[in-house]
Amino acid sequence: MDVKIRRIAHLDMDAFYASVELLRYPELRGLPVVIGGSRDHQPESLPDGSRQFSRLRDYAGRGVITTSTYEARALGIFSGMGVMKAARLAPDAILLPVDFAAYRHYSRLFKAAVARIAPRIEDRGIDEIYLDLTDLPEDSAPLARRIKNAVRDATGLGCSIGISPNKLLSKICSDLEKPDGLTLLGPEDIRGRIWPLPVRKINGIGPRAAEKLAGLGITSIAELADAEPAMLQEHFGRSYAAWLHAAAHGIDERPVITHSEPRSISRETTFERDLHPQRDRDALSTIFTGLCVRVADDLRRKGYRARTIGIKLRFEDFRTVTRDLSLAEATADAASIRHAATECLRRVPLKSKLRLLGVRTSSLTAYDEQGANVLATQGELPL
DNA sequence: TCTGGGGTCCTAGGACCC
DNA sequence: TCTGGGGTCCTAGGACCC
Repeated sequence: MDVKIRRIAHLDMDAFYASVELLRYPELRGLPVVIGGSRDHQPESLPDGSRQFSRLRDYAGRGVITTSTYEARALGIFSGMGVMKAARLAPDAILLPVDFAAYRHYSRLFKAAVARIAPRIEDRGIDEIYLDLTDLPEDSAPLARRIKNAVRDATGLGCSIGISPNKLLSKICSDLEKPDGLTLLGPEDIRGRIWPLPVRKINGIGPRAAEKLAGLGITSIAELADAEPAMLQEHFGRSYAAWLHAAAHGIDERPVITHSEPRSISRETTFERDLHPQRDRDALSTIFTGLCVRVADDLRRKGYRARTIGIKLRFEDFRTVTRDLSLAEATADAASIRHAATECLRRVPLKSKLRLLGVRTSSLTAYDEQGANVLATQGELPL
């Protein structure tokens, strides 16, 4: 059978949150700037019209870096790093709070701009997308340049694009020439451009798998491609081992998914200080109710009801437990959610202080405004 | 001075049904 | 009384991603 070689793009916005902040505060361009933290550290407007920004060294408390400018990354600061640790590396870096409303606004703008050129889009979160370009007539390089120009015209922001026969390779190569990158990659380039990279560059190999592979003497994708399938199977199980082998050889048949329904909707919060289950009972109860109300609002706003309600607790030692409970009927009512979540809470022995509390809903069903069942999102779909 | 918040998918055991 | 296998649902935990 004749199989058409696909043409898949991965588009990733360059330092997205930080770049949106630089649109708002152009005077910070060229400086190390980090976005993150949990407390308020809004820039202050001074009488002379200039702005006073917080520095990393002024920060005290919990929270992690969400994004940083390339200047901050050069100082060793990366996403996920604790703000306090980052402050030791770069005390003078500018610290800004996250502003999701602004990022969502620019996210919609860039996706709409891309969709006018390449409508087959898979949403991968706020700052990246996959595109299926297979059926477009234009050559890849001019097409990609046109998409990048459209994104810049619509938002003032830069992005990087990788184009290859599948999602796996495109995701890897969109990162190769960041920022403002454009990388085309064919099967003949796998050996030269993909194999020298560390295994961690493969989307789906995280810190745990990378560590385990390193223990087996495998650090590069070339070494993974060379590894005996039987040996991989012994250490990683049949299905993950098969996937590792295929990924290392650049094989990936996953389609670009242009529509999907959410599987779960949740809210969680980490406290500013650890809370004691008994002594801080009132504070915990207020937070708990607040989470249930927010989840219920989210469900209604997005048009879903949930049949499974769950909780998530994180203790001071970072141990995490979850409990959930399936109801007879789906609900989007805050009181019903709180009732079910309380039942879940009863099943957890509370012996140490808590640092996080979360409420999660799943087994979602779509509803329209009248409350009529539109389409069950789990179980059999009408075909 | 560790470690956010929102998700997805997978595994695995037990219940329960046929 | 003992012996099945298959399928689905429920629950808990964990890896991973943005």
